[in-house]
Amino acid sequence: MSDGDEGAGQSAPSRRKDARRNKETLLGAAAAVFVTSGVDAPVRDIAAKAGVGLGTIYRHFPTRADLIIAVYRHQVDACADAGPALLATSASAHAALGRWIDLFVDFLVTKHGLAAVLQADNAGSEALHAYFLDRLVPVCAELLEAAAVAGEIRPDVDAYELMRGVGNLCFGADSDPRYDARRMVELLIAGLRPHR
Amino acid sequence: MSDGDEGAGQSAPSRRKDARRNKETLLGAAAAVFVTSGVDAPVRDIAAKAGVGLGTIYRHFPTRADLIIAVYRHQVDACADAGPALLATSASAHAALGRWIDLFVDFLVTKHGLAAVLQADNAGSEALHAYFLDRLVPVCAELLEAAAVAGEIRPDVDAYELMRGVGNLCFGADSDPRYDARRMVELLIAGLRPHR
DNA sequence: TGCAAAAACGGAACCACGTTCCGTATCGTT
DNA sequence: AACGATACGGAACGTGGTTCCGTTTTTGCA
Repeated sequence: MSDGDEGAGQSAPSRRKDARRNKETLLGAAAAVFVTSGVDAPVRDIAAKAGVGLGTIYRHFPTRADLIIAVYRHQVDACADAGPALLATSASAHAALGRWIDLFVDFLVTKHGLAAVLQADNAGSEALHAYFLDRLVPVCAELLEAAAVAGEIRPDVDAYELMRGVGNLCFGADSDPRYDARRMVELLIAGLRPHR
Repeated sequence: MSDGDEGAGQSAPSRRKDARRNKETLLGAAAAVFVTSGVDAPVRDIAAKAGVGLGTIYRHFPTRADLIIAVYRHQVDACADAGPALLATSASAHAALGRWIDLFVDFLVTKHGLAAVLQADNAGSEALHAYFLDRLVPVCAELLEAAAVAGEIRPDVDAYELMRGVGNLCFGADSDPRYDARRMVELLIAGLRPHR
């Protein structure tokens, strides 16, 4: 664990020791603040929590979105990895798809405000958007393909589009007790089935 | 037309003439700016386009959201009114529902960025959110009810939830050629059908 | 061990936005 | 024409992301 973008090496030999320590501190503080104040907490709050200056944050994470990516990278990767596993262990491709989407939805819904930040038109969050997509769309495509060849869903569903749709459905899922994103996603997935 | 919130009277006799003229100018300018720059165009741009000071905008429309409401009130009302009409003229309640949702989606997708502003958690847009919901949810509920009694959809679908879901699916529908909100909404509506 | 260059740090400063405030201009009535 | 009520314009404020730069800390080398 620790750094996460210094390639395959053991612990980023090229950086100064305090810099590495600060990066860890920052990740921890950000994660904590995200939990309590949501993903769109002010950068200043995170700096304060970490006992660090603003400059330090921006040196390690060029943009807010990069910090968010760093915080959630592990979980996104875990979700991506779960795809093939589910496909191998589930009774049907359709079941695997459903379970995988559930995983994704749980992830998004749990992170206060994450879904909103995923929007493509949010300036500065292209990196975040891109990371999620790069990592998850291929997995989704694989599951869709499997379900499609099994004849369990319509054959013309695009993985990117579905991911965006599901992500969109998760907007504001917390902060509104009358809206249950999971139910809506369930309807969307139900709509995937072939026309009778 | 013209004022729109002065109750039933003819043309708001209580206001000064220049004030009324400015309100019209502002509505026109806002509509124009929304078309070219999207619904989240800066208030200053609208003031500039109207050749008016910021104070003037905020006197007529206490908040950005109020201005947006004023600009789109006619169209929201038209959509609301179309509900019963469609129910009366369509072959089935399900067909009426589908067509009405299409109307709603067209409206949202056409207005650059409107769907995003509809989010409940956008501070200051409660009024906008509330107006849309007050006006459209009852209509949607009526259509859902009709389709449900006809056995054409699941009986346990909540109108509010469905409207939010559809609204959510429309986020960023422009500005992303790879995402077709209409198709996703179609899937969602398809998912409404009873389990086989 | 001492020291200078390199690497990081902190946080003031900047920009963009929504919104508020208040001195000034205009209206409409007497 | 004059005066009070009504509106106006835009400077100023609060908040949030991001940049910049003078200062501090670390590290490689003598």
